[in-house]
Amino acid sequence: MLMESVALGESFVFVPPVFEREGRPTLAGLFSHQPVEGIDAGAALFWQGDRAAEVFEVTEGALRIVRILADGRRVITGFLFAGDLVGVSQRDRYLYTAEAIEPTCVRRLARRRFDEAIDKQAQLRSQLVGQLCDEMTAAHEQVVLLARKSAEERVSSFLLALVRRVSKNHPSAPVVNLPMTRLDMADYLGLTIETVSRVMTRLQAAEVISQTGRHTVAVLRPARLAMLAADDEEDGLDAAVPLRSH
Amino acid sequence: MLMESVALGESFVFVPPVFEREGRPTLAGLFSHQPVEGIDAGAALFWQGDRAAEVFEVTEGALRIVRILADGRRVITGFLFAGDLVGVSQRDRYLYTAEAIEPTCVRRLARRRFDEAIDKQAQLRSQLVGQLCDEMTAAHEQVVLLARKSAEERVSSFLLALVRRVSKNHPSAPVVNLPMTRLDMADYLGLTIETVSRVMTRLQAAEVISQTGRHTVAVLRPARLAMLAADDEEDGLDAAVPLRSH
DNA sequence: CGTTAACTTGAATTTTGTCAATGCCTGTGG
DNA sequence: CCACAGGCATTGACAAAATTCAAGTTAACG
Repeated sequence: MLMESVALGESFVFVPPVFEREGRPTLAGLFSHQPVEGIDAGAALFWQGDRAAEVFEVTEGALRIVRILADGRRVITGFLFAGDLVGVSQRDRYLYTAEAIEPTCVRRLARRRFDEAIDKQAQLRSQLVGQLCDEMTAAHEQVVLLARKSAEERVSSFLLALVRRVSKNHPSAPVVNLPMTRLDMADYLGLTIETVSRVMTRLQAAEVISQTGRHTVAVLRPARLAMLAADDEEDGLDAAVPLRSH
Repeated sequence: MLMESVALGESFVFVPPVFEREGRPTLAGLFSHQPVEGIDAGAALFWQGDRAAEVFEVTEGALRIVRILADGRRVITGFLFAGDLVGVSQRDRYLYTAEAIEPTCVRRLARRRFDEAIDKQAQLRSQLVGQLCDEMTAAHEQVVLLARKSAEERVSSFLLALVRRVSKNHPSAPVVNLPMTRLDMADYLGLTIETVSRVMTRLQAAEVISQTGRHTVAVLRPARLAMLAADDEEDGLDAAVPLRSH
């Protein structure tokens, strides 16, 4: 039911300054009159090197942001979920490929329109700056993770970020969905699939998580996970004792 | 002569929309009437956690952007040189500490003023967005480096970036100044001082660079350096053969 | 010119990656 | 609805890369 939703119903409309229900304009609101498009799992929304002529809003599903080096090495610089915007920080050309990791829906908006709308409304401008600053913050966090964290800390940080993402809505029930493969996780965390797999196994053995199927993880001890993640924000003052291997 | 230049000469003036010589407003132009302050080598411009109430322009010298994990591990997420702006992408609080790595001069501007000026002028706005996008691009590049590049590629990429920085002005004469210590380089590249040192030695043995003093490097073979850096942008199509150790 | 921090070098160790084999979901087709 | 195939994940043994620990050197600064 996701797949056949390309350009359904609603016709394309010129986008005037769009206001959300309460009358406050939002970046996401700019997309609200755009038709929803479906993207098959594995398909690309755009490719590294394409003219960055459009921005997108994810309405359902998940994307991975991929960069490929000349010799084939792959890096995932981020994952995007429902509600996230894609391509806002791209100027002339996209510097990365955006691929669906599961059946995904997006709304599309010409960058020209996006820029025009922002130019007209101060409130949208400050939101744009906020969006860019948030992206920067996430990128910095990833730099810290890759520069100085161990495999165990990287995987824990990743799971913790996903927990926090869902916890915003459901304060309890720390069950996390992992739509991406182990390879995606590895390329995001600067590790190999084998190392990711081993750490997941150890986290399970330590009863920090419980893997129920490949794409679902229950977080049994979020506080311990936060310690293992070597998370700055955490008020868990003590350093975590790493898990034993055997 | 750098040290005693705190708040010299020029008095503080209210900053109206400031225009550069040619009449086109620029972000850097906003700082042009601000007094220049000197910062001792090793001193901090601001600290991680401070209220982000000001933005800065580096007019001389160099800064390192530092993040410290709870257990003391240090990450440098960037270096800033003359002409660069500092703190633009910070919202409520600075997420990092900015320290001078040599005697450095900056101009300071209240964020309120910065935001006001930008709010008034569309040309500044697009420059701000451009600045933020450039920062994002750099951060992504660093993520790629840290996620998937070898020690040799990391150091080569770093030197190459510095070469390109100076080459903008002097198209020839690839002599690079390294004001930072090996520890700074290591914390920026996600390596240890020893590894950085070993790679530098190997690059010298391979006659790719020539170390003349601790803080100066002559790049003898920039094209080879670019290959060793596994640089995407490079049209050097072939994969570089890594340097031999012995 | 001497002191000292910064850097280099070497050897041993650890962590992560590589290679290879096995096991297990998941989605397809009967 | 079940069986099966094939991709994905796990596990183990081994190798490689980078770190750690420990001396030595060197260059920068007073």
